[in-house]
Amino acid sequence: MEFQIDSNSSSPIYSQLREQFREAVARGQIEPGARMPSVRDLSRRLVVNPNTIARAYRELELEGLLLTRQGVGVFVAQPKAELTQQVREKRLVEAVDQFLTEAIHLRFSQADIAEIVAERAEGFRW
Amino acid sequence: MEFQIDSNSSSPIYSQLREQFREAVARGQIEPGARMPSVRDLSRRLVVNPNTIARAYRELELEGLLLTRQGVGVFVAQPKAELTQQVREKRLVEAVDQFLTEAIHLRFSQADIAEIVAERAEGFRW
Amino acid sequence: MEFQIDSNSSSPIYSQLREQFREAVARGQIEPGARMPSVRDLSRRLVVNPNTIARAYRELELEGLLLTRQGVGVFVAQPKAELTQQVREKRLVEAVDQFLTEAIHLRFSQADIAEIVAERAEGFRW
Amino acid sequence: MEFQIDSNSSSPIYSQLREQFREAVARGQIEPGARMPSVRDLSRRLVVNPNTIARAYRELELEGLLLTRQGVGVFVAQPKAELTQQVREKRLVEAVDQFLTEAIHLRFSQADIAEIVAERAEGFRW
DNA sequence: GTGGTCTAGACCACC
DNA sequence: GTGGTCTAGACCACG
Repeated sequence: MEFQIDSNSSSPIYSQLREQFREAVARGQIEPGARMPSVRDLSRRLVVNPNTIARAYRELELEGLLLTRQGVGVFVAQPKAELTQQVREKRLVEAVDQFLTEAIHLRFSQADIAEIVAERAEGFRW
Repeated sequence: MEFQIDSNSSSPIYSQLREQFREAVARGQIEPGARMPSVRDLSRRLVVNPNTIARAYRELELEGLLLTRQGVGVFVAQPKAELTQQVREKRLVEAVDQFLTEAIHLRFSQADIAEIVAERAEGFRW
Repeated sequence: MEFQIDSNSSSPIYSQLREQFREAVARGQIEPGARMPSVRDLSRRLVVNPNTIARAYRELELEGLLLTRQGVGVFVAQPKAELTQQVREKRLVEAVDQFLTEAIHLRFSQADIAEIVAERAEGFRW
Repeated sequence: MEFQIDSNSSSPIYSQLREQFREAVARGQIEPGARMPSVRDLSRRLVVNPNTIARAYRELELEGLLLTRQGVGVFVAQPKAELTQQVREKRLVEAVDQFLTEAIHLRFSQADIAEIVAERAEGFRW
C-alpha cells in the first residue's frame, strides 16, 4: 500500500501511518495475509526514522491488525473479533457522538449527515 | 456543566475539557450567554492547575465558543459561522471517514451504522 | 527572522511576537516551509521564558500561519483561506475605520492618506 | 453621543468607550465645546461601573480630547496639534502598516484596498 | 535534540 | 472578586 506522510499535519508520523493502515483495511484495499514492506525498506522509501515505522507496526500488531513472523516479515493479520459486544457498542457510540459533535459545529443538518454517511460508506468494505 | 477528567486518557486535560464543552454545546445542554464556572473555582473542583483551565477556556475562545469579559467572568458565546463551504465540507468528510473506519473495525454493518447515527442524533440539537 | 521585544509596550510579549510575525509574512519576508528558530533558542536569545515563546507559536499555529512537527521543529505554513467572504469584509472594514480614525486624529488629509497607503503598500507582498 | 457596549468584545469596556469617542470625533459627529454626560449619568445609562466611565474620560482627557471643568462638567476639547511632524508620521506609518498587514492576511488585493479606503473615508470628517 | 503538558506561584488589569 | 501574563522548573512524547 501507499503511505502518504502529511508534514502539514499536527498528528505524529507513527500515528498517521497507523491511521492510514486502519483506513485502508476498512476500505478493503489490503488483503489479510499480504506482506508488508520491511521496516527498513519503508523507512527508506518514506524518508522516516526506522524507529517511527517500527512504532506504527508495533501498535498495529498490538491492535491485532498486523502479525510479525520473526525472521520472515510482517503480514496483514486475519481479522478476528476479540471484543465483547458491550465494548464494541461503547466504542461505536463514542465514535458516533464525536462525529455528530463535529458535524453540528460545522452547521450541517441531520439530512446532510444521513446523506454524507451513505455517500462515503460506498468507499468502504462492508 | 459537569466536567469529567479521565487521568488515564492520553489526551491532555485541557483538550478533554475542550472536547466535553464542544459536545455539550452540540447537545444543546449549554445556552449562549450562560456563565461558565470561574477559572479558580473549576480549578479547585477538578484539582487541576488554574493555568490548565485557563488554557482550555482560551482555546475555546479562539474557536469562538466562549467569550471572556475581563474582571467579570467567562461566558458561552453566540454561535456564528465563519468558515467557507469548502473547508466545512472537507472537515465533514474527514470526520465521516474516520467514523466509518472505526465502525468497520468494530464489525458493524452498514445498516447498523445508519441506525445508530439516527438514534444518537436524537440527543443532539439540530 | 529578527524579533524585537519592547518591554515598555503594554501589549504582552507573546502578542508582540505574533504581530511581528504576521507583518513579516505580509511583507513576504518569510517563505512558507522555512524553519523557525526553536522555542529554546529564541527563548535564550530574547531572554524570555520558553512558555511565552511557545504560546506565541501555538497561537500562530491555531491561526494557520505556523505548523509544528513534533520532535522536529516549527515551520512556516502554506497560506490558506478559510474565512467566508462576509467575515473577511467585516474585518477589513473594521481595520480601515480604525486606521482612518487614527489618521484624522493625527491631522492628515485625505490626499495624504491615499499617498501613504500607496507608498507603504510597496513594502508588502500582494 | 450614543455609546454601544459590545459585551461580545474582548476589549475592556473603558477601552471600547474611548475608541468609540475617538471615532465619533473623527467622523465629525461630535462638536468641540459640546457637553458630555456626567460620569454618574452615563454610568447609569450604560449599566457600567462609574469607575469604568471615569477611566475612559480620564484617558481621553490625557489625550487632549476631553476637558473637565471642576464642578461644571466634562466637555469636548478644541482640537490642537501638539505632536511634532516626526511623531505624527511615525504613528501614521505604524497605523498604515498594521492595516496593510491585516488586509493582506484577509487576502484583499491592492486595488481592493485603495477602493475601500476611498469608500470608507467618505464617512469621516476631513 | 525538538516541542507539549502541567504545576506552583507571583504580579497585573479590570470591574 | 474576576481573568491575563510571565516565570521557573519538572516530566513526557517524538524522531
